[in-house]
Amino acid sequence: MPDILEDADRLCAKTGARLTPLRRRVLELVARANAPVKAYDLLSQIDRTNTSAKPPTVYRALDFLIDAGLVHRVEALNAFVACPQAGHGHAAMLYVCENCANVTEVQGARPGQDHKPDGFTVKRSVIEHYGLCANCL
Amino acid sequence: MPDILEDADRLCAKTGARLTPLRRRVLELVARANAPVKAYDLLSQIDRTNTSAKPPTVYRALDFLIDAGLVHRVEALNAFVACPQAGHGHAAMLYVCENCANVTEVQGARPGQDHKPDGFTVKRSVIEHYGLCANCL
DNA sequence: TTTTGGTATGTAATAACATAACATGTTTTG
DNA sequence: CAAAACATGTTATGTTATTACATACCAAAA
Repeated sequence: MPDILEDADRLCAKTGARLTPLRRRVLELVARANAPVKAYDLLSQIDRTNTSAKPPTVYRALDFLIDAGLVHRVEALNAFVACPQAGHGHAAMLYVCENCANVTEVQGARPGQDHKPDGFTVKRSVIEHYGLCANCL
Repeated sequence: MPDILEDADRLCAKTGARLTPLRRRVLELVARANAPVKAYDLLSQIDRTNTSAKPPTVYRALDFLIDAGLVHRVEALNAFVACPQAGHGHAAMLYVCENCANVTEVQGARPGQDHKPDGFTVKRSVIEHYGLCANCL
């Protein structure tokens, strides 16, 4: 059982990133959810053990985890999911079921091959690329 | 000069959608911006002529325009852009320049062909598909 | 070992984004 | 016209996210 938390520990040990108890706790909460989680839901869960948790607490932890490639932000939901394969780069396609909220992540967003999970029916897609246009390069 | 507002008039005439003065004004503001615009920026612009405008005013107009295929929501920016080719379906890929804020829209999000604008350098992509998974279908 | 600098967290306040719920007005249609 | 459907006005509040500054922690340099 390739535990997400163990993977995270290994990855951070390798890269020198500091997976502190707080950050580890947030990652644990996100990973356990196996559905997109809202920042304020995380906050209220942290709150049970750490009364000093405030919005910046959770947003900072999430920023760290996103930078570390351990968590993805789901833009159209304002929510967060754990990345199942930590450190496989930040590019991922997400397939979000609107009924059960399950998220399947497909790595290697090669534009040519749309590796849709078997049986998934897409109703709506959000595709946004950010970078520099020819003029600004 | 295929004006966006004229296109919108034609399209709405055809479909029976009611492009009221308020909605037309919002579309005009979005179209003029030629960059993603925030809802509250629109609100303050409307406010100059219509003192009764409130957040629901602008969000309702935007919802209408999005349903009509005249405007896209840019999820990662919480912002809105006018659709240059009104009525070409709701599926579009957006290429957003982080320097000049210019947005290029590519229609026909065929997964196989990534029709990137010439010279655009992608730094980050948001790819999210919403629908039903095999279990929930 | 004290200082220093970098990183992480605590804390208060508020900014920014969005919707609920209900009242009122305006078109369309039978 | 009357009724229904649609659009807008209005108040209030809910939700998401950041700014700004204070404090704590930890490791390396002096």
